Amino acid sequence: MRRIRIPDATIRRLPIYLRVLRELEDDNVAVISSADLAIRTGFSSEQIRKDLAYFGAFGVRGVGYSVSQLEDQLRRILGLDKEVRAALVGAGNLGTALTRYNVNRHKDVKIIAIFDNDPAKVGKTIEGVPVYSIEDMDAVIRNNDIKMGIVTAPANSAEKVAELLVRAGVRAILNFAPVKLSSTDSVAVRNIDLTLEFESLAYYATGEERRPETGS
Amino acid sequence: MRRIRIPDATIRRLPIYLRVLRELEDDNVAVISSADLAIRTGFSSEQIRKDLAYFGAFGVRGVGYSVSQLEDQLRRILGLDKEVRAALVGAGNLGTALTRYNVNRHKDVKIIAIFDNDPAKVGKTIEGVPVYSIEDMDAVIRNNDIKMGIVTAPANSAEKVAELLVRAGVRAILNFAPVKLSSTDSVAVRNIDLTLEFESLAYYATGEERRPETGS
DNA sequence: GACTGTGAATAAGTTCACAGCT
DNA sequence: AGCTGTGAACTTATTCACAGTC
Repeated sequence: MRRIRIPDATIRRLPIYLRVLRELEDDNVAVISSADLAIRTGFSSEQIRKDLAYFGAFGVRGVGYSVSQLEDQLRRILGLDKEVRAALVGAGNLGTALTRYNVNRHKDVKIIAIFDNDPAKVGKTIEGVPVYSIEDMDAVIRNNDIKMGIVTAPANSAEKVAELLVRAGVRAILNFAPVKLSSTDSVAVRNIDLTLEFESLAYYATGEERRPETGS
Repeated sequence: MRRIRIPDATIRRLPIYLRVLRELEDDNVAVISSADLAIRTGFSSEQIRKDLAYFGAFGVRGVGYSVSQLEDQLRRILGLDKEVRAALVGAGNLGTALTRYNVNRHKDVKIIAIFDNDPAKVGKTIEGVPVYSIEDMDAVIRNNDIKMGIVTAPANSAEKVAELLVRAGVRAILNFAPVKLSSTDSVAVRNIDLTLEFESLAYYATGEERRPETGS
């Protein structure tokens, strides 16, 4: 039961399961049932079983899932068993905040290079991460085996930046520019458009209507 | 053809249509067809017509949609015809970056108050926005008719903060804390969990599989 | 002739319900 | 007895296809 193209909705839930498993590990819980995971994640137990079953039969019938084994499997599936290296393009306010956020928290995905046009920033570091010229992007990304790009450049250059990232070998892009970038065969794109979030939430803030249940 | 509960997926597309309409207005385009909107937004023309039809018959058969009229309608539907006021809780790096971002761009949704626990920050301003003590939340939110909350507090206090916001009368929350907050009858919640975005994208960055097409 | 508005068909994702191990 | 893995039923969202209007 492999190779059916796994729904993105499933992929998005995996890190949530992983987060709960890490908490359980800290609490020295050895085995967990899908029903208990359901309580802790807010998803249904069937959903959790179905999600996990896409990747193999990790559970034991009548018992449940081994916390440490399932955690290992999820990290492997997500590619987090090795360090994932990322580059950020656009050292403005948001880019700086994201870098600081990343340096202080994540160990899994690590920003190890920043690119910016501004000659005043190139050659400096932000939170210990070196800032390079856009011109050096191809070399830096290839030499450091960077597979993820984070776009915090202005709207008008986002498209061009994304193209450069792809050309340099990046396979996934997290785009914060207010422009919709699309996934292709060679790159997966996720857009986080804050203006859109604010404006669509305004609908619920002001109107009578109610209730999305939106994940991230 | 009203009152069927409009899908959140539709609500999320409205600001995208609005953005394109604003560009068209700047270019002095008076009328636009759903087919042209489709090209400019990346959604299908049927989807666009269906989305708009939820709210009424705004178009003219054989002609298209009036750019300025449709823009007005969308702003009204989203509640952006009046200024939407928001409060941000948690004046850390991300909170500061979002405030700066907001002050410099949006006119529609405006952060007019910041709340934080740290006595060193209370009484100061960030980008001209006053920082208040959490204790004053209820009064400040009610007195200023604030209807949206932005949570950039740490994970362990996010839930509590959200509850305070709701109690003070906030109707929509944009949550950046790495905790899933849920919508209820009295509040619409949208979660932006950056850790989850990074970790789920790692799947596409490292694996063979491909292609989400995710909006924000 | 061109383009909207919409019921019907399809696709995608979730929940149900139960057979199958341990 | 308990809990997983999964086909079948259902629900939700998107695409098709066309009648209706200008």
